[in-house]
Amino acid sequence: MQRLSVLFPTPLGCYDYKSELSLTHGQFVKAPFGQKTIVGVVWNQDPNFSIPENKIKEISNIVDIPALPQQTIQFVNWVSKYTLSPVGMVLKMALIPDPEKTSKKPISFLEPNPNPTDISFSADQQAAIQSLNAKINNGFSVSLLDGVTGSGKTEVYFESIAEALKHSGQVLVLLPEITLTNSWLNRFEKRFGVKPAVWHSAITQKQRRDTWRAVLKGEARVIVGARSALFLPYQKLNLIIVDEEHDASYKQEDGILYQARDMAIVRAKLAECPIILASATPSVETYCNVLSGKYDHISLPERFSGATFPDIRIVDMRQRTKGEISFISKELKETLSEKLKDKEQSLLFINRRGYAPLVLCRACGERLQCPHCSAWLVEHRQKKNLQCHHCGYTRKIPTECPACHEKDSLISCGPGVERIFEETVRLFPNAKCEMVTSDTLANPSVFSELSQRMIDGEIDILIGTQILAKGHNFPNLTLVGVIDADMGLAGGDLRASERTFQLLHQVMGRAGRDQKKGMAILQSYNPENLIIQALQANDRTRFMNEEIASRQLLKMPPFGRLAAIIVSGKNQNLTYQTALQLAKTAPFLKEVSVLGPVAAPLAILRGKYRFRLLIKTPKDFKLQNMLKSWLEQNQFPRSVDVRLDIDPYSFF
DNA sequence: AGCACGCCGACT
DNA sequence: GTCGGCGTGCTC
Repeated sequence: MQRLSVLFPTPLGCYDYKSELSLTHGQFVKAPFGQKTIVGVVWNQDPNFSIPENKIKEISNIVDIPALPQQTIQFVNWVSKYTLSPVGMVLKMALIPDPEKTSKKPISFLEPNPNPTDISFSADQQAAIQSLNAKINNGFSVSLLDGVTGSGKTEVYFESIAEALKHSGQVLVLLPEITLTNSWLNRFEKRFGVKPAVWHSAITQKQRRDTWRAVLKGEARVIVGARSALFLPYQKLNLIIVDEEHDASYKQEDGILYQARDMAIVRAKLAECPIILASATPSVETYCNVLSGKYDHISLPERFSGATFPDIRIVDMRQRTKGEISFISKELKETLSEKLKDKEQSLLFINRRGYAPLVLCRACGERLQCPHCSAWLVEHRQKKNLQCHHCGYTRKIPTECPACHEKDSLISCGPGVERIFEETVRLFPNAKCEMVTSDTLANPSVFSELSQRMIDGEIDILIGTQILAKGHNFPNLTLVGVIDADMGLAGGDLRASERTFQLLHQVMGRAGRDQKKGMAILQSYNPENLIIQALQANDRTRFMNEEIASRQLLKMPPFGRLAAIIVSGKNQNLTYQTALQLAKTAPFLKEVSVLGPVAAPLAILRGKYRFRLLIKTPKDFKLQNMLKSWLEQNQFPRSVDVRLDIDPYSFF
């Protein structure tokens, strides 16, 4: 009877079992665990002989599916070590529930055809294709495919996919917003003749099962998905593409906290295959790696169709005459009228869902707050309710103030997309206006339907949130109006400038495709701001250089390392005491600074009190080792949750 | 995590 | 009287 380690998809480590079967690492097995028999994976770890023989149970049986590939095992171990999260929970991300169950009629994944039909490329595109294709089947490499909206990045990396498909192995494409993938999928099908395998949170159970198994068997050749697709059990990865690599949604913010773009690079290294990061506005981290020569830089400088970046006008909202209460400035209103007259389309962008971000009582000053979070309730007039955007709490809009019971005293403060829509309709009663937010887009088909109506000219003014920043291109859209260009800067966190620059750049890029010159109008209360200035000058390098200089000065990432410890629990005092105890036992090292604990900006979330510590170290510091030994010194009450966020992106 | 056991509060 | 809340212990 051999003894071996089995890992289960639980927060626990490996457990030892005995078996007469000859088993290899990665094999799926069923084993008795507690009251039940569950599926686990034979792990590449030595058994622990200090566990007495009489406690060791026997493996029930082998699960008849291909073993988890060695690279997946290595990847799971690596992510666990890096994020300091239990290896079993990382394994859970690589599995599906009941992996042994089969579908009655599984989906078959057809081979994409790499041979081109009739595609023509610009000289820039051809050069990019050539340098990227040289990397296929040539070991690990990282390339930044850098090109503005409309420069034809997708077509370029499609050729890399085609080249990779000529060899054996699989291709993974990560996309940030999967609800907007419809047009991407159509383009893929047009180029390769078949649909790729798709992986994201909204697919059905059956799709999930069939796709997972097809990946494990190596039958699915091209997989496109959200960040979770990174953990699929690939047999052999030949190429990874991370589209919109700068996008903040690559950072997972619940469960296991990880940055999928960074982990994708690790995954490529394990697979010894190339990885392509594509963006029009690369992240500071990626850009620094390009400057230092770690990553290759492949540029697509021109807009493919010859169109240029829109002209930009800034409206200084401080200069407005007193009594002007409209959210749409005179300048923006006039330009919208011109566009309507010229039969061209416009887009108004405001990155805020709902009607108003805050409701207050004019009689007593009461502000309506979420009962579970320290956040204001957002008024949603369309749905006739108030919502907490952090925990999902909703209530009807009250007719009287809940504090002083004054009737009809509640007033809506500040603009949300619904309010801008309302104002637009009032200003232009004869225009065809339409609103798009994540609330109105229940499924992807609604978006493609809307895109079609936009292309058919059935909409004059489109009003929407972030959801409009990416996705389909509208040839007759020549004006983009940004209602509040400063909004993203409010939090003032590490990446606020970067995010705002990227978002505004992306949304302004919607204006002026094809031959028509586009225009963007930015309404700002802070027009001297570097971001606004750099956007107006269409000078990305200037923004990047200043942002890099400031990060360098403050030794912030990528010139230093950050980690956050978030301590949360229902008992405020116990939670705070735990955070305090943590701070007291912090290692006393002069190169490490430990800040906090402080109440998190979102001090109560889902009924739990939250405190934060921030740890800052030099770039080359062994952050994980230090954190691990620090936390191991402490014992925490079970009702208090202590979690680590390595390389944090959000600071609430 | 997930599950069982065990101990106190408020209702069919 | 029981249903069920969550604190605690345990899983090779």
